[in-house]
Amino acid sequence: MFCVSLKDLSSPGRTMDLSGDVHRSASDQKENICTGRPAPTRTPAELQSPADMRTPVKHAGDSPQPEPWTPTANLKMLISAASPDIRRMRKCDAVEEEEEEGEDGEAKPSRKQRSLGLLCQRFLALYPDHPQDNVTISLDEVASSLGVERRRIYDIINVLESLSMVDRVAKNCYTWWGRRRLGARLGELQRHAHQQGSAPAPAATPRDEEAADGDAVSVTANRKDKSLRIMSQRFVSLFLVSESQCVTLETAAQLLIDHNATSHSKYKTKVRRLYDIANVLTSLALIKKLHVRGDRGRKPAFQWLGPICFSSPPAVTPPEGVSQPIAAPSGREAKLTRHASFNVPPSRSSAHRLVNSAPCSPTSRPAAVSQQPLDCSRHALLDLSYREGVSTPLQAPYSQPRPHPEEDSAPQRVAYLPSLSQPSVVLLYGGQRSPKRKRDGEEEDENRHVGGSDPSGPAQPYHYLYVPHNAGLNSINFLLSASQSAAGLSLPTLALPYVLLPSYPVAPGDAHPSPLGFLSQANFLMGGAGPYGHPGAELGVTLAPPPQSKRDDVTKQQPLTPRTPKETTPTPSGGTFFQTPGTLGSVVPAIGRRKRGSAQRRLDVGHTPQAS
DNA sequence: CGATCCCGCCAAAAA
DNA sequence: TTTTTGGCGGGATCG
Repeated sequence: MFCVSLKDLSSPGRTMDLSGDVHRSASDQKENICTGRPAPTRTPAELQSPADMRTPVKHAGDSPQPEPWTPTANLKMLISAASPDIRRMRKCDAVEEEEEEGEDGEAKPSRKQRSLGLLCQRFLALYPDHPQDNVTISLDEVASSLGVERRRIYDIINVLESLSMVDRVAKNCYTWWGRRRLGARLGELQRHAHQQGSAPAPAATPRDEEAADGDAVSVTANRKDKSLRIMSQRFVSLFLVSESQCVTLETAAQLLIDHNATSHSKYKTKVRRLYDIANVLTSLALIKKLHVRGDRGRKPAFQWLGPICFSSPPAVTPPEGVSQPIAAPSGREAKLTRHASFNVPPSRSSAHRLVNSAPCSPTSRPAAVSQQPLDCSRHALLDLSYREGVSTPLQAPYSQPRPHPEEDSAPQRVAYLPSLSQPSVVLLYGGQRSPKRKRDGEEEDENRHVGGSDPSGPAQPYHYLYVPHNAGLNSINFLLSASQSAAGLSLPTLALPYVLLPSYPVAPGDAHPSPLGFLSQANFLMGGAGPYGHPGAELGVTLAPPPQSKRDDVTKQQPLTPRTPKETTPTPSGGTFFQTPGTLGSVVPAIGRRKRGSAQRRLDVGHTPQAS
């Protein structure tokens, strides 16, 4: 509720460097690492806990590890400075700690203390942000040193991998890159995201995705992809291409959901994952949580705190090249490591987006929107962003100002239809600033303010979102391209084929997405116009809801029968990235694949809101 | 009570 | 087969 934390967050001056670092307060800045912890390449030695504990068992409490909670106190402190959450928790901790030991002897630390975010902080504290040497980390080691079960480490590692902060070298062994490559990675993600917008091609993303996505798509996602990793990439990409860099949880979940995701439980699952990812990203100070006001009250959202402008990132390091140092399992691979370049903060200003700032500017207006019946806020849509422009980014003193162009700072919105059962198209348009703050959510609890003015421009690019089937926006199926032409408004000249449905155009029965079919592959992207610029402005949205549709959300999605999502509907659609075993309906024997199935079923039933 | 999200079961993938 | 990875969702906590 309180966004307090957020504020806090900002307050402590975080600064970021280009590389995306956000430093924690000076105090702990990278020192954290050094301080207590051993330096980089640490080996299990330090922990030296019983060698054989291979799999860090799950101890309920903590006994097993040498340094479970208590010892970490200092660490906590360090960390706490760093993250808002932590800071927030700190208070609690104090209290709790005592309790823990005092009374129960070893009561569990309290949920907060065991949170993934805190765990991630602790994890990060073990390694330098900008390692000079190659640092290899072993999961066992880390797990034991942090006193958690390995499963948790995977959660963290996966998102770190998505950010190229770590690379998997071998079983149980990862190379720690810290933030060295973060800037480049973010740049890649951003570019990729933009590209996808322009081109439907699925693919090739920066390596991770390649592997995952590309294959997934083509191969049809056989193996379980690391959806967490991919989801994380995509989640981050959302921020990188969004104007305001503010994404609601709901939006993100919708966007990341896969095809049949219509089910409520599926949605819930995604949300859970999103929380996991968000916690890690928060620990990295790349995002912060906040709430935006929505129709239905406040909605949780995340604000990107990391850099968004990358000076020709690519240039710096070809991702690929660098990317896989892995080769040498033997342990060393020192080479690539250093590139100070990343460390340097890119001049934000310079970096600024090259993109067309000008054109983008939002002059246009929301007119388009008007036609739209629903307003975004209310029904299913989610805003992608609300933040304004930013002129003042956050109150926080960034040392580095956010790069955004003053002008383009408009917020964007994306509309999302929760569960469309039909194919739909959503039009995003750019609006003016004025509108921007509009309704719903405009403001977040804390930061909001309006930004500056935007002069700008005129036309906003339009973006379209295409939703193939019932699914929501799923994986990447939607695309948004923007044409710059937007000026006009209603129908932009899009280069790509699209269909614009004003309101409920699509007939329920019919259509399947044929027309747009080809688009389906496109990945989503939002953003920019033309050359990928940011569009600048805010986007409004228009959408065509499915006929009968529900009013909104997710909840409603599975109206009728409470069946287990999995079993149901296999919509054979094609490629989602996200397919996970579970997802692929067909592939997997749907039926109770796990025992849990039944349980799950129960749950669904139970949950199904209206179902009964 | 809804939002969060920890926990750990268990299956897929890798060794 | 065994071990490693990691989907997934029940259900406990938190606010």
